[in-house]
Amino acid sequence: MSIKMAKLQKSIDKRNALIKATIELVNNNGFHATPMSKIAKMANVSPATIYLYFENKQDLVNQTYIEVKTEYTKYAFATYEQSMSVEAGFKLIWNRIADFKLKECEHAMFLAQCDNSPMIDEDSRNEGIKHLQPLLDLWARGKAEGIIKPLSDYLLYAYAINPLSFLMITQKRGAFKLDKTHLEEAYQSAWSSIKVCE
Amino acid sequence: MSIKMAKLQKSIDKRNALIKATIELVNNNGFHATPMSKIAKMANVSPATIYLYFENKQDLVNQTYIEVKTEYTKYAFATYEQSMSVEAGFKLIWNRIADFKLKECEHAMFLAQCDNSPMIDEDSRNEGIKHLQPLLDLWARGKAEGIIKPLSDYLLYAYAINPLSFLMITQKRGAFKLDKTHLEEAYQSAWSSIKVCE
Amino acid sequence: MSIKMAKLQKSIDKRNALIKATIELVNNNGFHATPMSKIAKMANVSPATIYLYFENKQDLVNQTYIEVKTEYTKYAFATYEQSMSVEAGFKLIWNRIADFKLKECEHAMFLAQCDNSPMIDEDSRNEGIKHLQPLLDLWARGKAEGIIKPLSDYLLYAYAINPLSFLMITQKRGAFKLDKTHLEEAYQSAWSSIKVCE
Amino acid sequence: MSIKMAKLQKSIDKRNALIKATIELVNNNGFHATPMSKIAKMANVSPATIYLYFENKQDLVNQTYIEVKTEYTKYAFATYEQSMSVEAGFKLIWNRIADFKLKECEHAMFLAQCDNSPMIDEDSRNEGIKHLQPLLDLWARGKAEGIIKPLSDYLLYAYAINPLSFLMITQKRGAFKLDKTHLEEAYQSAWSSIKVCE
DNA sequence: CATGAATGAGGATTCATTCAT
DNA sequence: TATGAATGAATCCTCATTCAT
Repeated sequence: MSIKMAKLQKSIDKRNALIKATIELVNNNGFHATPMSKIAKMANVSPATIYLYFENKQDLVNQTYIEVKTEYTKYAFATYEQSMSVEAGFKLIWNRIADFKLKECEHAMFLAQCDNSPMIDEDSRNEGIKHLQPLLDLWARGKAEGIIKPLSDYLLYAYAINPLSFLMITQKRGAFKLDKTHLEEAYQSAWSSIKVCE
Repeated sequence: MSIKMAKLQKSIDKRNALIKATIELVNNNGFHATPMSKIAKMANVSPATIYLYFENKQDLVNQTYIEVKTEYTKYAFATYEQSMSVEAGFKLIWNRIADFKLKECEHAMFLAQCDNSPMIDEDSRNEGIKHLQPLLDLWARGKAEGIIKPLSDYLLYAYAINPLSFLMITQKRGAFKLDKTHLEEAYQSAWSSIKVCE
Repeated sequence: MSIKMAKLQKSIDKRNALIKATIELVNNNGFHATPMSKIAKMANVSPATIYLYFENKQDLVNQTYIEVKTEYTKYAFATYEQSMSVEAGFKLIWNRIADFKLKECEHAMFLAQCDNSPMIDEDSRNEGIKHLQPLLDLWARGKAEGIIKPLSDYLLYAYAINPLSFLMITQKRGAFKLDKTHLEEAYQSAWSSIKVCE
Repeated sequence: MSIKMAKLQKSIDKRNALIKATIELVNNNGFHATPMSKIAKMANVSPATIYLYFENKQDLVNQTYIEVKTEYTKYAFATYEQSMSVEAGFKLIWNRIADFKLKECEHAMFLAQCDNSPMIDEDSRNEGIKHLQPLLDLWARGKAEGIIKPLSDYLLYAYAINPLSFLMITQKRGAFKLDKTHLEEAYQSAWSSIKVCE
């Protein structure tokens, strides 16, 4: 029994190593400039082994994307509770997202690249979006309560959340450094852009 | 004399056709999934001809990027004048940018993909940024006048301008349709996020 | 265990087939007029397989050169022993070299072409020269004993050995046939040109 | 009339420039690694112009070969007269050839490369050999007079003349420097190898 | 499950040659 | 005669994928 478990763990380890390698290499070189052989080497497996875990290269990035996206949203909502007030809930989620984008920078970069290129299947992309539901629910509540502007969720996302991606990428490129003050300011801008002005 | 002119024009036409083909194909398939041969075919030239106008594939995208970025900023500031008030100026520029992203959707998509992937040389990227200066100057003025929040330009851009890219991409993906009302709302959000609240 | 050996042997066979094909094709067409695809075909492997054994085309010829040069010198000195007299030793080596150039004509032709064109890396060329040491040692002894003219080794080689290359090439071109008498005469000329006349 | 002459001269100049460029480039890179476009550039003409003077690339090297070979033999026999004694005649010719190989090193290198690779048409090669006749005649006389060994002309050439090519190439590679003493010694070796020993 | 050798299809790039002027 | 832009055919090399073990 525990032998089986150990084997299973080893399998999971390999799969994880492959996903990790994919993220790092695609981040640095882009999807098509990342050969399967390099991914294999970085994950310390044979190229052929990849095909035991994934159907093909496209499947590998698709699954990587979904995995990272899931991790991202899980992190975003981990401490959120529906009982919170709209503003408090938003602030919490926003900060978790900011936190993720800064701490798990590699993963966030990977998502940004996927979201802005034809690299990912539409199906996988849609799959990834689903997990944002709690935020949409919060916004729905906010609109109902007259606290949040009655805008399309896309607009709200564009102004409240997406700018963080831009800032993260810009920071990664070395153009500037996001410090605590910036983050506080960024939050104010985000909140300003979606809250109803009295 | 006019013969020389005709030749020159034909050269320019070819170069433009190549740039156009590059934009369209890279938009749909990504950089590395776009073979030179396809670009050539779409531009109605031989593959070898590309190399008369561009050093190599990298140079082709780099130049395409710079060209499109230049077109973008030119369009953005075409009707702007320094004599305008900060708010009027910003509104004008913002609307021109929105206009560009919606009308020249293909070009805007191309820029978005370039800006979010390691596809473009850093040099070309920096080259492309320069042209934004008038907007930065406007913001400087706004900050001095106490009209615009005293934030880093990166933050201002992230909240005032970048969301348009997200909206444009989302619309392109068919998820939703940006109508006039949305645009008006978007502008309000943008302005809210950077203006100083009284 | 024997499975591993069989695999290893198959690898060696393939490498050898590639080297053989390279020699034949380069002999007939020259380096740059010999496509990798033809080499692959003649060696009964896929073009891509070449790159499992050699870094690139240049590396393939370099290695082929060194291999053939090594074979050549090994053959030349195989039966030579330092205990021999200078004249006997020289005669022996000279005949072995002549033998090689006539029997392994293809290989000798390949060396000649490499030695007279900018086809081979300088490093590989130098690597190939090393193996001639025993002949140089013999000459040193001959000079010390006053049997061989006190000339630069390059001069000795030019007159004692190099003419064989010319004769081999000429014969290969069909201009004339090197028979036993010719060889005996050639040896006399070689010896005459380097021995000290009493 | 003089206009025609001037035009003709310009044509000849161009042809010569092309031949010169071919020699230099082929020497440094080999035949197939020398693009027509580079030859054109070095000769300061358009690529298309080459085809006004030569049928194609092969024709260009063939003609270059014949031209250089002719120059070589012309130089070799320029001061030779049939009235000379065999030994004096040989010494003269040998020295002229040595002279050529050292002074017109580039040209001699070119010939060596052509002579040792499948770069030149057989026809052109044969064409080039013809011009050696005076030397062959001299040797015939020498044999009749019992001064020169009764060997095949190929053997005589291999030992009396060809070593100079080897020495020239070796010097060009920087391995050693051929000085006056070496030349005197080389001549002695050459003469030793073909003269009848009393 | 795991491998690494093997490959065929394809891609970037070059180049001898031509053609309109 | 002279050109330079244009090209199609090759060439080197890479890479996703498979297969025998």
